[in-house]
Amino acid sequence: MNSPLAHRLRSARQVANLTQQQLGIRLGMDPNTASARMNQYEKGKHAPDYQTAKRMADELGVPVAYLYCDDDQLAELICVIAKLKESEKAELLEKLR
Amino acid sequence: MNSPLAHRLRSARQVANLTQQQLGIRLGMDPNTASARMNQYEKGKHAPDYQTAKRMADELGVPVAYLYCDDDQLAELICVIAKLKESEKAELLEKLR
DNA sequence: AACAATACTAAGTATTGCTTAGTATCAAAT
DNA sequence: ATTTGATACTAAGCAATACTTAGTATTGTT
Repeated sequence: MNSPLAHRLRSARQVANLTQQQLGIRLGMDPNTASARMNQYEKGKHAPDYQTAKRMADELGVPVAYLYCDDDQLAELICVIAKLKESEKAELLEKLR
Repeated sequence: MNSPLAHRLRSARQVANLTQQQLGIRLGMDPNTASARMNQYEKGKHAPDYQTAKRMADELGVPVAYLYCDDDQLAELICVIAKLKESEKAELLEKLR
């Protein structure tokens, strides 16, 4: 089992309409290395540390847990639920248990 | 921002009523190093690679995304939702959008 | 075809995790 | 109160992995 981060990252970056380098720079990477690093993450060659993954998620408007979610259906739900208000999430949690 | 994995791991391990070493051994680690490694993960000293985190999650009965979730409310929802049937998840997703 | 922009990669260096070899802490038994 | 065993924890060196460098490959545009 290899990390779902690569595919989720690519998908979210494309939705945001950014190049690999652009995204890397926005995350605070050196412009000279941003392209190579981001590509290595997207191709699954290397894995970013958590702090970097969190910044990616914030920049791309998805919950960081989404990047690590191996189940497509749950991944979708994570994105949708994250957009709810706190009270709505509390309500949903109540209803589910 | 440091990784939520440490705290989520401890919490899930304690619910499962396992020692750090016991859990490490179940994940396939060398019994001589299982204790040290698991402790380093739980104290946030080091981060496991994804494959190890996935095995932890499977063994502890939580979705792997839960270990990386930085929002407590969303983390709870992830655990509860993961227990639903596929059809129920599909239904929930429909309703939310 | 030529060019620019974007994506991608090998290999060396820098950084981080894993192993080793312990110490610290806590609970139970004597 | 002390010993014992179980569990938790840690420093430091070694092994493995990520980051940087210096490019090549691909794609789209004129």
